[in-house]
Amino acid sequence: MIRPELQRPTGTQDILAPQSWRFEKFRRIALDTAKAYGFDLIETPVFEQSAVFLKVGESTDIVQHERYAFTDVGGDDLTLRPEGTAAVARAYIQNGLYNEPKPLKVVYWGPMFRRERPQAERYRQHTQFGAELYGSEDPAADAEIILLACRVVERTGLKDPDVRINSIGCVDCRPAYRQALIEYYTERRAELCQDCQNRLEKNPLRLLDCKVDVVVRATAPDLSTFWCEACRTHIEAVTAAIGATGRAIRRDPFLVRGLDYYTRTVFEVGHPSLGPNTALFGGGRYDGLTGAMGGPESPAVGFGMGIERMLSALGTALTPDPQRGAYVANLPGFQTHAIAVAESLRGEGFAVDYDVMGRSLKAQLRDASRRAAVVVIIGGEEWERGVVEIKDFSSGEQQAIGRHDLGSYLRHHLERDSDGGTTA
RNA sequence: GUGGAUGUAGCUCAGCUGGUUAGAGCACCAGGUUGUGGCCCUGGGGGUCGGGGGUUCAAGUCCCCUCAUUCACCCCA
Repeated sequence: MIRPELQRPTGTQDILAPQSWRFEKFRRIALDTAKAYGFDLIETPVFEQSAVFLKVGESTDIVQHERYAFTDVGGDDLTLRPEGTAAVARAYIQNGLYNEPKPLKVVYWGPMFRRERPQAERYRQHTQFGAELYGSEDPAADAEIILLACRVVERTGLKDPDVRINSIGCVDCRPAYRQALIEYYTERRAELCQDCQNRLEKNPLRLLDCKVDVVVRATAPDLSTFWCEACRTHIEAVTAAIGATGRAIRRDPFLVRGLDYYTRTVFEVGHPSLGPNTALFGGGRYDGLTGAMGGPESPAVGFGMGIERMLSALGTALTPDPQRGAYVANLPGFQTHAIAVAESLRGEGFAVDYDVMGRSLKAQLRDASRRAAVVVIIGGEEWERGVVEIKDFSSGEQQAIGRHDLGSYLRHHLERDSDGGTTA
């Protein structure tokens, strides 16, 4: 392979067709679904003042160690956003969205940046679709968020998502659990892997995440025995609401999440095709975030969904059919006429292509057979008579028709297609 | 940040124990009719064998370094 001097940065990708169209198709489904669920679209900058993310992630790796941070020429300390929630929370506060009728329901779509070592289904720039619901403490809000995500998963065609949920408690009950966990693990410190020994110091809840010390973990204190009454009824109500829609959801007692602004509900969704540690989407409740960021206290829930992973789990689903329109070929000297005809047909909404290489008719036809369903040949004495030859590649049949009848011919022989190269 | 694997044409790969001008398939371009595609035939373009250094009479083939990719851990979507 040629090694150009200029290569894309590590962990990034060039998304070429047809994958690029799959992204677009997914985006359309996601946003249409969100709209039908009463969510509005919000777009925030891809970079923020670094403080926006630093404030919310004291023990969060993606904030602490994986930031793409830079100082611009004016001396501002900025960070490429590693996740959507903090950025949306900032926008929520700054735009006074807490004064809007409650609840506030928004979705976002865009690239996220984390300087990790790339591996399967993990990139330094990836795309996330996410939703946030502000203003409600009710379990129905948690359910609404999870249901939206599930619906998008279903509508894009993904089968058998593994939906797991847990509650990490609240300020009232979590401290006691945390203490119990520390005591339990401290007694068994010698049995722990190096990572867990570090976790014990930094973020004890994550001890539950470990895949190595499963033996120690098996007899660790269970979160559910520490839930306060409010937390217990909350997660039970969320679970019941999801279950009532006929969707499978199971409690995962070891599920905790990396972003440390979560309270109560946390959830994560995986898929058999991706391996146990690769989440398709995940999220939870974060009632304290806006307050911690200096805004009014607003309960909130949200999720973030990794599009690359979704598309990967989807296999070949969402792959658009190749564009099958018309190709306008020209005989020598008739290129100008061909362009005019092509543009006219395009104006009627047909997918139309033509030669821009000045090629022979033979070469044009070869190209046309790859790109189009039918070819229209412009030129010769037919053109003088107001007639064009039109050939259908699938049947090989060719006929002469009046050039003003082209539109009606194509209407009967082509699917009209103006949605950017995709056909459902 | 840690560990493993891999790097030969656009793509998928061959190149035996180091030995003349580095190959195949696919893809691309052209020709095989003066105005007609798909199949077939012929021809063509395209590689400083990731880069640098070393060993050797001789290296794509051996050694070292480096870069990149990839997989796992960490962490996460």
